[in-house]
Amino acid sequence: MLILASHEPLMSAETSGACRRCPRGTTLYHQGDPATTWFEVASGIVRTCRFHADGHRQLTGFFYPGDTFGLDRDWYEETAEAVTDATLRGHARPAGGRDDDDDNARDALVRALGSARSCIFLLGHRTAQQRLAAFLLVIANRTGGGLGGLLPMSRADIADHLGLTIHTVSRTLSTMARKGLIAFDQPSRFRIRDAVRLRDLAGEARAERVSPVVPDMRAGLQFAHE
Amino acid sequence: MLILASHEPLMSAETSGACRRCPRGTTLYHQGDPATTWFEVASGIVRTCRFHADGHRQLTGFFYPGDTFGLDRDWYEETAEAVTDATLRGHARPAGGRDDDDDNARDALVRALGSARSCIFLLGHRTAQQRLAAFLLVIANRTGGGLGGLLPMSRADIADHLGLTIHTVSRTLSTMARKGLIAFDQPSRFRIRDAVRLRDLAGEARAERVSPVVPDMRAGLQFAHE
DNA sequence: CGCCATCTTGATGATCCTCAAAGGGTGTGG
DNA sequence: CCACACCCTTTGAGGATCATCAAGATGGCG
Repeated sequence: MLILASHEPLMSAETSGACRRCPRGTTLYHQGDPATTWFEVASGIVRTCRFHADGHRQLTGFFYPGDTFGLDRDWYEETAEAVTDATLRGHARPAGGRDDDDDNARDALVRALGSARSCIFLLGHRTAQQRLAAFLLVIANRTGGGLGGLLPMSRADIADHLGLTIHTVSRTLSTMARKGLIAFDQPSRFRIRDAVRLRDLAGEARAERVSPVVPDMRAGLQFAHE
Repeated sequence: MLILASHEPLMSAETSGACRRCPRGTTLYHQGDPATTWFEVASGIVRTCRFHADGHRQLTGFFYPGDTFGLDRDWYEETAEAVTDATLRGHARPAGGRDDDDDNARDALVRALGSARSCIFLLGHRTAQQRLAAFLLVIANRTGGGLGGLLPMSRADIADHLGLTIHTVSRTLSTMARKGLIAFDQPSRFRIRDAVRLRDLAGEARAERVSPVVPDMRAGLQFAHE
C-alpha cells in the first residue's frame, strides 16, 4: 500500500477528468494541503469539515452526485472525506492564475457559496428541533423527492454539521417520530409524515420578505450612472 | 479609524459605477431583489443578513472598506444594510451570463466564500464565550492591529451574527472584562488585555491538523493514469 | 429636563451537554 | 452455526448554559 507524503498533490494536471473510486472513510484531502484539484461527485457522498482547536469537527457540507467541492484558492480550507463509497471526477487547476476550465470552475464556485450559505442558515436555527427539521427537509428534497430521504451519514456527522451532540440528534429525531412528524424504517431511512408541521418547525424561509428590523430606506440607493 | 488595507481596490474609477453615500441603517438591497450590482465598501461598514420565518435575523457577515459583497447569481440571497454611514462603489453585472470584468468578479466570489466560511466557523463554536472570543479576535485583527478593536455594530447585530441574544452577548462581554481578558473604554471600543487566554477561549485553529476523527486513508486515493 | 434607544444586570425556566448504560446490527473466530 | 466483540444508536438522569421575563442604568437628542 502506497503512502502519500502529506503535501503531495493527489492528481497531476494530466489526470483531469479521471474518475476514481474511494472507499468509505477515505480522506480526499486535508485542510492545508495545496489546492491543486477540485472534484465532482460521480457517485456516493462526500463531506467537508474543519476542525476546531479543541478537536471537535464542524462539517461544512454534504456533497451528492453532481455536486462539486474543493475549489479553494491556494490551500484547501477544509478537509474532505468520503461518507460512503464514492466515485469522484477530479479537475486540475493550473497553479498560476485562472482555470482554463473557467465556466465550470466559476459555476462550482457559485455553488460552493450557496452550499456555505445553506450551512449558515442551518446553524442559524435556534433549537435542535428547528435545525434538524430544516436539515431533514433539505435531505428530503435532495434524496427522496420531498417525501422522505436517506441519512447515509452517521448521527455523529449530523451532529457535527448542526452543532449538536449525537445524543441530542438521536433524542430529537425520536421525539419527532413519536410526535408523528416523521417515521423511521431504519436509522438511515426516514419518511415525512406531516410536512406542514415539519416545515413550521423548521421555520422555512418563504420567499417573501419578513418583517425588516430596519426601516426600508432603499429610496436612497439608486446608483446614478451620471 | 479603521486599519484595513488588505486588498487593493477592485475597480478603477473609470470602470466602476458611481459612488454613493449611504446613511446608517440604509437597506442596500433585499434578499430576493434581482442581483444587478455588486459592491465594494469604500468607507463605513455593511452587514448582510437573512431572515428566518420566525422573524429573527442571521447576520452572515460584516464588510469593511475594501471588502466586497452582493455578488449573487440571479437574485440576492441576502439583505444588505449599512451598519454605519458608508460609501459604496457599485459595479453592474451584465444580466446575461458572465461578467466581462471577470477577474475582479471571480476574486470577489472567492472572498465571499471565505467570508461565509468564517461565519460558519464562528457559529461552530460551542459556547457563547467561545463564539465571542473568536469574534473579538477577528475584529481585533481587522480594526485594531490585533490589540483591540471597534464594535460599531450594535449588540443586537453581534447577537444575530453569533446566534445568541443581546443579553448573553452583553453578559458574556462583561464577564470577560471582569476576568481581565478584555477592557472596554466605551461599549463600542475594546482592548485585549490577555491575548493568550482569549485565544485559548476562542479555540483558535492553529494551522496544523488536529486529531483526525477518521484514520487517514489517502493511500487509496492516487488517481490512476489509466 | 424628559424621552427614547441602547446597553447592562438579575431571576427563573427551558434547552442541551455531560455522564452513564442499555439495545441493535455486523463481522470475525471458534 | 453460534458466540462474542465492536460500533452505532438510543435512552435516562443530572447539571451547565443560555433564552426569557423584568427592570434598572447610560447616553444622545429634542
